[in-house]
Amino acid sequence: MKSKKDLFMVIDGSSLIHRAFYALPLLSTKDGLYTNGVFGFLTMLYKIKEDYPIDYLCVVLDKKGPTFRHEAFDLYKANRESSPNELVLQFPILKEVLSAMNIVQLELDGYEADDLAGTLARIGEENQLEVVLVTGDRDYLQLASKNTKVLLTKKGITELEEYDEEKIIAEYGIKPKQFIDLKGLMGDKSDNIPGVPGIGEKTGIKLLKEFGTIEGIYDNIDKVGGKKTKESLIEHKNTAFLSRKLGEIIRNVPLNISIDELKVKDPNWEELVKLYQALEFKSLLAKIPRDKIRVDEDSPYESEYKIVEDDEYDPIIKEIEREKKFCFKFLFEDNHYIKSGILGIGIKVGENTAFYMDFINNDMEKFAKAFKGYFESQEIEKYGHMMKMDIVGLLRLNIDINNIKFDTMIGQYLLNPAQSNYSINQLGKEYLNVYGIDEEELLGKGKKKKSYKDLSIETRAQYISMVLDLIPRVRKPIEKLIVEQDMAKLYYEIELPLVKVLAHMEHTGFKVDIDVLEQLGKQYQEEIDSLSKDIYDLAGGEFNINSPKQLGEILFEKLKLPVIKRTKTGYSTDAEVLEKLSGQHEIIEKILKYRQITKLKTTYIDGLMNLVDKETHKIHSTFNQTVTNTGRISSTDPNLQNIPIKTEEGREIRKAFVAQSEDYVLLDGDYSQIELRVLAHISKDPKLMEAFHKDEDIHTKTASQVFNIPKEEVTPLMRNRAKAVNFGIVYGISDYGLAKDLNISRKEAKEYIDNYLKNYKMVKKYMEDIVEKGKKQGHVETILKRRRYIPELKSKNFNVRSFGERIALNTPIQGSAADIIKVAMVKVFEELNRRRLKSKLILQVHDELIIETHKEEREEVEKMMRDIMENSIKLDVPLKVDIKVGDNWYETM
DNA sequence: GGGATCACG
DNA sequence: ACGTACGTGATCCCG
Repeated sequence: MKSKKDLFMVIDGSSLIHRAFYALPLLSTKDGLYTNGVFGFLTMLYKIKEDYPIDYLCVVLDKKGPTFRHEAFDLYKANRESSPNELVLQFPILKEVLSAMNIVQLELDGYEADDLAGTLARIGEENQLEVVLVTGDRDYLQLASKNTKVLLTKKGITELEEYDEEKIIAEYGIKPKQFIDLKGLMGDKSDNIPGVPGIGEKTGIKLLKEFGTIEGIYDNIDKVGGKKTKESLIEHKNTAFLSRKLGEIIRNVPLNISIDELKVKDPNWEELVKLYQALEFKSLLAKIPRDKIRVDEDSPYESEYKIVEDDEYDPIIKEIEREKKFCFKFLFEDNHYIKSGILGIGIKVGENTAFYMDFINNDMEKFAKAFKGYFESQEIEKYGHMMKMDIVGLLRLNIDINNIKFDTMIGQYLLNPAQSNYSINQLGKEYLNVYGIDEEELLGKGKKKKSYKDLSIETRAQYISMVLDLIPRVRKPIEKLIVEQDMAKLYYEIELPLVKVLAHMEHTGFKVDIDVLEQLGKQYQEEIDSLSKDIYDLAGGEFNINSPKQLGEILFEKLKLPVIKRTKTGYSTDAEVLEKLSGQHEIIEKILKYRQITKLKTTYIDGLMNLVDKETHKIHSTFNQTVTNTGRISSTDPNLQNIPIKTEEGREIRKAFVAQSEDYVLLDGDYSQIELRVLAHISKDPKLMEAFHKDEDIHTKTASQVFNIPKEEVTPLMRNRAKAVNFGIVYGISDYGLAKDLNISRKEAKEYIDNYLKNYKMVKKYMEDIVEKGKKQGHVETILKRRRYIPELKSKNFNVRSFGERIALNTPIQGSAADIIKVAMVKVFEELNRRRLKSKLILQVHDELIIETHKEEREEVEKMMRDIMENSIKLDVPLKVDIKVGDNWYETM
């Protein structure tokens, strides 16, 4: 005989993860996977394990879908907001972790977690166990008994309070079972259980102390004191009994489980370690016993591959001809795939063994010749991951790919544009729980980063075969989610075709006139030298003007200029501050000018020169399709989307961007006011729509509204201010921000905004509605249903929440504009191809497209360009495009 | 490697 | 009362 009973712990997983989710800030892994609920749950679990010697353990969970309570009362939980997506996404993770811990999880259709807990508690008692129920839900108190305690979360995630029968009686004056009756009387707002109106906790407890049960109350209804209470009880008798039924936890759920199955087992340490690593739970990893962490030494990913030598391509071609589809991946010497050496290529047909061809053992020309037809075929389907680089690789072999069926990276981007790591290995972890070879592990990072060139052919083949094996496997869940989230059209008709468009743009490049750059560079340098000298003279000594720290010391300590603003690290010396100081000292203007010119020299002259191809004089930017949260594309190495235009000195740089030869010119088409037009469309604001239908000057119109004067009387200053208001509206305006931008008082800024919203009433409504919608759904969407999740909207922190509200406003606008131009890009590209024109799309700058066009085609292409851009997506207002022509980018203005 | 600054839409 | 504009990328300094 044991002297002490064994302990049986039942944990309400659904309740605890909810509690943890709201108690902790929205943690996520570096890849954007939310983890705070799971982390909090585990923290609680470890705490409980420390405090209690657990012998039997089980986690119970809610099951989606209706329960008998919904059948009994169709308004049950009707007012309950569905859990935010950021939390819902964590349930599968929790389940995985529990599995790895070898903890039994129970869930059952038609029952809630507390019903399972109630039933388990009964079973535990019948088996002579001491039962402890862990939850954040006070309703569990009704389950307490001589042998069952309830462990309630108090506040935060580490404070728990134990309730046994005695403590409950002492605290509330009623027995646990009477909590069921109490619920019948007072109802439960959160579950939409009505109860008897007018009776709350106090009255309810008083009645139950006196009469014991609800039956007892009604048997003695005449003795009930308080006229109102009595009347309400009589009137709502049925409700009282119904509410009690709804509030009672079921204790005889048909569970097919014996207590022995719930004995605590050792975790699957290996799985658990992997999961903690993937979830970046460093503190939890530290809790795992040292001897259980086995560093899995180079366990290669298991997938079959064959290394092809001596141009033996027939077996591959046979498979391709049979299956009519394949997956492929290039390997380059380094990331600059537009120029760097091609090392090899892997091809995998269906589930067959992957082939790896290294161009040490094979001839690239022969390869290209053998496979060109299959890559270009419209019938044979191609799959890949990050296919833009592979498409560029093919273009370099003079192969123009067709029939691209799926790019898993692009798919994942649509599912979560906030993610930072889209590597195939990352997707393998997320969707398949497969931990393959990470590119970063393979090559290292930073300065010591190796090239694939430095790896053995065997290792290259191994890596490529893993990639090719993962692609079709992660494609399935990604595709399913895209379809479920109504993004199939966006994916297949816009994003996927765009991959090829961008690849061509990168491959084609933009011709640069090096002489212009060099000439400008000289000019800038002379100016920099002269400015430096002046600055040193005025400062009374040499220092590093580029160092904000040193500059701050000169300005605010040596020259004793007033400090306008501080940064985390010291004095702020940004342009805004300097402009406020200008006039107080000669040096200020010199510094502003110095800053401007050095920026131009270092970033645009030197930076650009480094990236110009020495032979072709072309510059090949990389266009990133999976970077922005809103759906825009971005440009790097170099960034061609921020070439100067606002100042004349900077604008000169555009003279260096030229058409490829004298037979060509640049066509530059840009959307006029695309974001405000999108706003008009989304908000359906009549005044805004009218302005665009009549093709009015939108800033002048806004000025006349904001300042309440006829349009003829709008001054340039007023128009300028109205322009800032229009920008502000699109960004999620605040009086503070507008005041700062216009250098006016906050009060005045507020008046502008109020006037604006008074006139554009539907815009105001849009602003309110979209925030509400974002909060409810957890995300907002663009015209083409592109999503952005906004967990910030639920933050308790004012700043974070306000930020969430602004992105809720801005994202549908900026993102829909991105949708529009992407559609135009795909159509322009396809139309140029269809008509077999020489002209090529070479650049996109958010609301602007540049086509390098052959002079003979200019008229045709210009017409086509306007037609496609203006009709890309039909809005309730017209889209307007301005097209300029020039021999260089400076002239197209 | 992060912060400050500044180029663009 | 809270402290702010939305979205990017490149360069420099400095710990």
